[in-house]
Amino acid sequence: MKNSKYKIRKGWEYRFIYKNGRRKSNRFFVLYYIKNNLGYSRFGISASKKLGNAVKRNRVKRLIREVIRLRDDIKGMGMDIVLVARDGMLGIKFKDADEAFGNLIKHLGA
RNA sequence: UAAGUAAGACAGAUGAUCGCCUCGUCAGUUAUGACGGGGAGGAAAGUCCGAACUCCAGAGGACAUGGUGCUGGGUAACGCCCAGUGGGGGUGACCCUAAGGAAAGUGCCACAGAAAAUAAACCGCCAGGAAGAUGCUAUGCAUCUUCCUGGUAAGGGUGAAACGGCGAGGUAAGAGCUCACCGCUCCGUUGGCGACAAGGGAGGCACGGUAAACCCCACCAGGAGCAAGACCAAAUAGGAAAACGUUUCAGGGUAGAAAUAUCCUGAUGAAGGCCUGUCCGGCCAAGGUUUUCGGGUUAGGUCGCUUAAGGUUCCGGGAAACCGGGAUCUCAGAGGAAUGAUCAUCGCCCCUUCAAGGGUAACCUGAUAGGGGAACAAAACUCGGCUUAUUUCUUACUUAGUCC
RNA sequence: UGGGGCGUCGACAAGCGGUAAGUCACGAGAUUUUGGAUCUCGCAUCCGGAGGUUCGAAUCCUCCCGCCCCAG
Repeated sequence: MKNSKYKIRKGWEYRFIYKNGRRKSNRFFVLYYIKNNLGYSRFGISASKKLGNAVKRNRVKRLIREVIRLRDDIKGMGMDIVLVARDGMLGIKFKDADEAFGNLIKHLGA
């Protein structure tokens, strides 16, 4: 139960963020973000059917979760963030994903 | 050594650090924390079959629709499995097999071919007759050509397929016309639970193919599906169930003095709804009154939800699938969905390097070091199968080559 | 999760046991000074894939692959 409040779960929440949020991207993923008023950040991960079968999609989602887990700075920002995986994520290592995510969120605080 | 066939096993291991899901215990008003247990597969996949479970519908019958289709067994059940029979393939180990009925009926069989199914007769073959030509030993005979009548189905040619095959006899030419062998049909015998097999006798050729064409026969199927369904909660809204009662008209009967009440028949309402394919057959009744208090909806919650046709192991029965009994274990149950990340060591495979060994040589084996790689694939109610994807290995067997 | 449908040339498509229609596009030629328009000719041979039934399969059967739609 303790993690469920950090998750974005409902379809209309995703649609709201896609429509009203800002967007950044590189070849590994697309990042949508918008300020919320909760005092903590919430995350959603999307891996579409284009990426491959269930095993590949799960692998990608786990990598993204691990990347987020190890970055405490972003959790206190008070943002709703959706990460959409692109097919560049297939077959990469944790280090590359972490580096790419770091570059993407570098200037997010402002 | 190479190629192959059949069974079976595995799905890298261990440790450290940081995390995820869930259950139990304890602490806590909650949020949560601590400790302990558990946490994807052989296919979890495709969703192609079969069940369990749940709700709906059930008087009954007939038809339709769909499925299955050699025999015997196994199973909760199956289109699955085991064993066998027939047929087919392979040198072989072995594999494949939708394998009932074409003498119940209907349809189809393009092109080619004379003819594609009650047989028929194009080129032919043979006999008789007529006409003509030629020759000769000349009122005739022989040969050839054309026509007519008849007998044939051997041969030719077409086709995927041509009304038994092949050989001999027989004949004017031929023909199961006769005979042997094979095939076919019928009737006994023996073996087998049976599919069927073996062998015998008789008949005398009759019966083309196609049923994954319609169909016939035998057997099996009610429908939907865990988002099934059950309960709780709040808000909104005013509905739901039961009982009473129940359209109009015409004719007739009964009670009554009559008004009227009630019953029957027909039409109308009614070309309705329900009986979850259709029909027969059956059932129901709008509005209204009375009584009762529930019913529906929902990005809510709980249950269903994992102790089961269960796993492991031992014994017994059976040729096997499988069955019976004993012991023992509890082993994911979740929100759009939890198993990951980093590092180390060992093991496996590949490439490069090269100490050393073998060989006349090409080359082969390979300590060490470095680098790279490790398949297919994620539970969504649960089981039994099938199908498809896919890594590494073991055992047995077959064929071929070489050596002893 | 359950149910239903479709794959035929580059595009749209007909054919549903007997030689794979047609339109547009494309290529070649004719016509024209050139282009367009017009005319003639050509263009599937692996009918999504693999097996099977049949003498013969795009068509019938089985299993896969891809795409689309519907219910909640």
